[in-house]
Amino acid sequence: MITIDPRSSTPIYQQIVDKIKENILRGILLPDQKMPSVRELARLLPTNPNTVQKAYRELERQKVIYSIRGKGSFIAAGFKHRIDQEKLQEITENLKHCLVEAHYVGIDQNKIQEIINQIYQEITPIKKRSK
Amino acid sequence: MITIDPRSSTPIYQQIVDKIKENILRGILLPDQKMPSVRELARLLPTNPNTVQKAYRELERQKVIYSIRGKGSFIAAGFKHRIDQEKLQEITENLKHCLVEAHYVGIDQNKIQEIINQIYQEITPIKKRSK
Amino acid sequence: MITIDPRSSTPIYQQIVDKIKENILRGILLPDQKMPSVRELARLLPTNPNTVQKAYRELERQKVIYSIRGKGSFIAAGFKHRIDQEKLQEITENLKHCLVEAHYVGIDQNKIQEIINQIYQEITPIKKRSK
Amino acid sequence: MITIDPRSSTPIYQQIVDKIKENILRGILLPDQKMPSVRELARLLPTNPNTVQKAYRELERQKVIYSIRGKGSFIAAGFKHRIDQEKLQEITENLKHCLVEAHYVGIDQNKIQEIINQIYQEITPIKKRSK
DNA sequence: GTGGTCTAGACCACA
DNA sequence: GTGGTCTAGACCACG
Repeated sequence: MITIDPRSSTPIYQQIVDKIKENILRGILLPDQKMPSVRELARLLPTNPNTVQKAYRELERQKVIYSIRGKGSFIAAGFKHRIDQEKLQEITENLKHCLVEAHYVGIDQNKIQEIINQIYQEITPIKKRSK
Repeated sequence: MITIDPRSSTPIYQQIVDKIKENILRGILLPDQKMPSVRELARLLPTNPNTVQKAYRELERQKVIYSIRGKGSFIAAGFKHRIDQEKLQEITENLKHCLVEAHYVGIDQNKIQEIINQIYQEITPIKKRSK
Repeated sequence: MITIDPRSSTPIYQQIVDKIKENILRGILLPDQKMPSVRELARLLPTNPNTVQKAYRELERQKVIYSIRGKGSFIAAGFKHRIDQEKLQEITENLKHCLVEAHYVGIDQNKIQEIINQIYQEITPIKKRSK
Repeated sequence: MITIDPRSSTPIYQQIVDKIKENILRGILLPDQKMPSVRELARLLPTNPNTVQKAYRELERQKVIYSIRGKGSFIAAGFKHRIDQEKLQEITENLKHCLVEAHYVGIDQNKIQEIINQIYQEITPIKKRSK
């Protein structure tokens, strides 16, 4: 369900965070569903428990999951986010970086649009629920 | 013309690379135009010459600029890049990361579209040139 | 009467201890009154009997309650504690932590005073009894 | 300047976070001042660099400090905080816990008031600056 | 069993 | 030199 690329330049813990958020958006991970334990996920990936722990801690800080000591970690329900101006700025910067890079290797706006639409299809669950 | 944010998490040399490529796309830097010398740019930003050096090396590696011994560095002409499959993969991953993050802070697809269009306006030169 | 939050970072057994002491201060639990049995309270909360057991042990250690074999646990009478220097130190540290945190999120001294007064109103029983 | 108590039940990294925030409020650490490096502070306390790193990471997340790779960590300027409702709730809970504990060991409201005033004297810098 | 903390030691990218 | 990441292995409190 979650796979990581140990050769990627993006840190493993970051990849874990990303993949889990993606799976939630896709509707694969549902609210209050139990996550694999730190040790279990570490064994599956495989990676070090500390690395998974770091990812889980980050996810908890972002209120994507919540942890109960002795019980495990669970998907948080209802993410009601106010739009954070700083976060918006950061995303815009990152998007610009992507588009400049793409433009530079000869990927034009149409191709980009195509890719974006495809991503949105992936991360939108089939049964659309009203927010 | 180029401004960098030393507090940003993206490395300074990377910021320099990005900004120069962006300026080329915008038509502000033109083919065969002379770049400022390493020391000069380092003094302007301001940053460490080693950092600028690293940025220039990276730009040269990507064939965005070329160097002539004893003369300086110049903008390369005609970016005719075939689409590199690995690069495409990387950009797609990065785009997905952006969109997931955006989705999570409550930025919907329409808003994203708006931002992307704005970016394209920025990075497209006024006098459109055929490649 | 007692509610616990299983998602809180403070351990459940600690929450139970706190709530019981609070209820005693409020005059809701009276001296020599019988406490619910471990199993009963565990069923009510709901939580694990082991957790309630741990809370009761802690309360007994602090002489807040006393147990009679085969009868149950009861609220201790007259909390006449001399001021323990270590405990005082601990409370002072904890208070400082609270005030620093408060200061940092923009809660000023007046607001803090207001909150403290409100708490004292809550934990003071209506019929004031001389100790 | 910073001392930690390795026997305390509060984690070392948390103690570091607290002490640094306290020192900032006291006016001992000033905006844009350089912090000791991760390794240096670890050597001074003494503790493990990873523990200090964890503290610094947390401080950076809270925007109390900012880090520049290759340069070091620095005190952030101007903490303009909106009052977070959840944080307020957490602080109130924690304060209540303190007051109940205090009440229980025989520290009355007057004594508490005295302690609080003393803490406020400590954490308020001599030259009061308008926020 | 669970998550939380800490240590020791390593490697990397960056300035 | 700096901070950032990762591994291996340990101990603890909690439920």
